[in-house]
Amino acid sequence: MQQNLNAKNKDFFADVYEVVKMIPVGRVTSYGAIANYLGAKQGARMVGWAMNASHSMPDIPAHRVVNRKGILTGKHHFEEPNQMQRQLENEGIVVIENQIQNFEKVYWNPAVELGLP
DNA sequence: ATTCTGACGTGGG
DNA sequence: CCCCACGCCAGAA
Repeated sequence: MQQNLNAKNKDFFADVYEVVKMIPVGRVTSYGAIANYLGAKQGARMVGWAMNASHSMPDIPAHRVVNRKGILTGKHHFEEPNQMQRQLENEGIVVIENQIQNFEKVYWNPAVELGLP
């Protein structure tokens, strides 16, 4: 799934979902990290856009994707705004005022953990 | 076609 | 550390 980035990947969404699915429990990553891993570091916003479409997909832990500051910017896009924080806390992540605590520790970088393509 | 907006990121002040 | 302006790409009006 990494090599089809070269061609016009209309499955950019699918790639994002793949990466998001790989995020371990209790860890989080950022939109930019995913975009970077997919080779579209300028498309961090598109990752967010892909998340928007993740509504249809069942197993997409979109709650594990936050912005680079570790803030739950997208919580308002969930069915229930507090659902995102609740799920994270359920996985052992501490969230205070939409800000993930120990963000650097729970941060999961796909480009590092999975290796750069 | 044009304009605006956004679940973002970076750089400068 | 915070705030601001700009860049980026895709979609909606």
